[in-house]
Amino acid sequence: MSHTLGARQAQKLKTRRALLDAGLRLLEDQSLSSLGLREVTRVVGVAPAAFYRHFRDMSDLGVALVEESLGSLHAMVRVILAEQDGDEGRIDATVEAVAEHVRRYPAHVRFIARERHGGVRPVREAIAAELARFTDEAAEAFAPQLTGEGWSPEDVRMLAQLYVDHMVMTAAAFLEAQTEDPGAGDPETVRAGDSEAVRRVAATARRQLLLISLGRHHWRTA
Amino acid sequence: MSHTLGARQAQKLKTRRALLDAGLRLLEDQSLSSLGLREVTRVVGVAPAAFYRHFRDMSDLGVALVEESLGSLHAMVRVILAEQDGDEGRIDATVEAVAEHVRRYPAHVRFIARERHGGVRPVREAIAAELARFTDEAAEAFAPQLTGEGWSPEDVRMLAQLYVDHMVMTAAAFLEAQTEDPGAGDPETVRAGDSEAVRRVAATARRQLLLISLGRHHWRTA
DNA sequence: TGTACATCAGTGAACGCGCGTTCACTGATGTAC
DNA sequence: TGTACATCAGTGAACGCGCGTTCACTGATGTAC
Repeated sequence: MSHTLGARQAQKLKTRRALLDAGLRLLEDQSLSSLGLREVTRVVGVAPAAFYRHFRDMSDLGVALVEESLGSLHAMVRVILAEQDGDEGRIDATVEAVAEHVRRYPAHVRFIARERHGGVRPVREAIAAELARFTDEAAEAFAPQLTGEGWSPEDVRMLAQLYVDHMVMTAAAFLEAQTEDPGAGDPETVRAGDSEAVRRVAATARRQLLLISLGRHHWRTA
Repeated sequence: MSHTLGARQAQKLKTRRALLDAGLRLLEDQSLSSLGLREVTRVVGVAPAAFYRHFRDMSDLGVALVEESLGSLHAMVRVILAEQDGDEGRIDATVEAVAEHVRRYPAHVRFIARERHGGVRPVREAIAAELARFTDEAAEAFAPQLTGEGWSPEDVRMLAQLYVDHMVMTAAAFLEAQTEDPGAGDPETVRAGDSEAVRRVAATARRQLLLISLGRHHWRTA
């Protein structure tokens, strides 16, 4: 039974999870470079020194959070890329998927937006590397069709990057809209009634994607 | 001679400048929420308590930096909007203006990118308000032509926002490319020889703008 | 199954340190006459 | 121009506090036989 974790290792993982969760929660109101080790352990209810059994320092914890946060986003991106509808349907599905993701993992999204250009280099680099992988994946997904239409690999990548950047931008905008909103309704479930601000962000994102889509269709044929 | 500053007020302004400059410099390697008051006064060479003669706290200094940083960007945006070339020329000029701005004020650009989603609310809000003004200005500049082509005001604004967001994104990308670059040549002057990374960012930004421009032309007529 | 020893996640006390803020002060600059 | 008083940018000492890190430790879990 090598797959059954011993009680010791299971407990260790539980504490690690608690540290990550506490960190993520505390990072909603501050940035990583000002988050204290004692602050995190205090929330979890362990001694400060226990922290070192799991992470070398806060930036190490930050990198672990990047993997978590972008892991969930990555799953979403793959779903979007698999969509095969026409332009309009694909765009609506994309925007709704982003909105849903922000509703479900607001802390993850905030963390990424905040630390993408934040003050902790290893974390910045981890985010950049992961986003570059997103771009690669998007480019790969577009390549078959676009190459057939005469696109160069560089142009395919440039388009993929525009989409990825736009997605991150849109996620940040959703988060802001959702946060400034009083926020009736429980946050765990899909909300039938988004706030006015959220709906405005969605509408803008959709039209921007539509415009980009138009540009894409006329790229080589124009 | 009411316009001549007294020696006292002149000295005060000089110290204030020194505090802002020291803050901006220190913020290249960390974010505002972890920047210490004593750190800043130490660099300037004044007693910690002197800080309070100029700012209530660090977030107050941060807001002052936002005004400075986006003030210089604002000037650049106005120049770009005044450009009247055709699509290609306008795009080249825009990208070059952004590149030049990043070369000249790298610390300003880094500060804005970092604190736009950073951990200090008043600073985030100041940045958001100023970027919204950029968008308004861009929308106003586009309105005459686009309205004539049948664009709704909402769509004009959606396009303006796409441009502003793209500009901020491009500036951050230039900064990153410029920073990872060894950086031969003095940073104060226009550099004839940008690094490979910088040239790649410029090329991508130009093609993205061209694609957006194509989408714009086919928005209503398609 | 039972026993003896090894492992190691978490403890709790201690450390030196730099932090933000306060306060009464100093002395150059400014103002009124 | 000279004098007497007011202003106020910057000082320097003091404070209490929470920080990150270290260390020898404890005791439950794991392992070997």
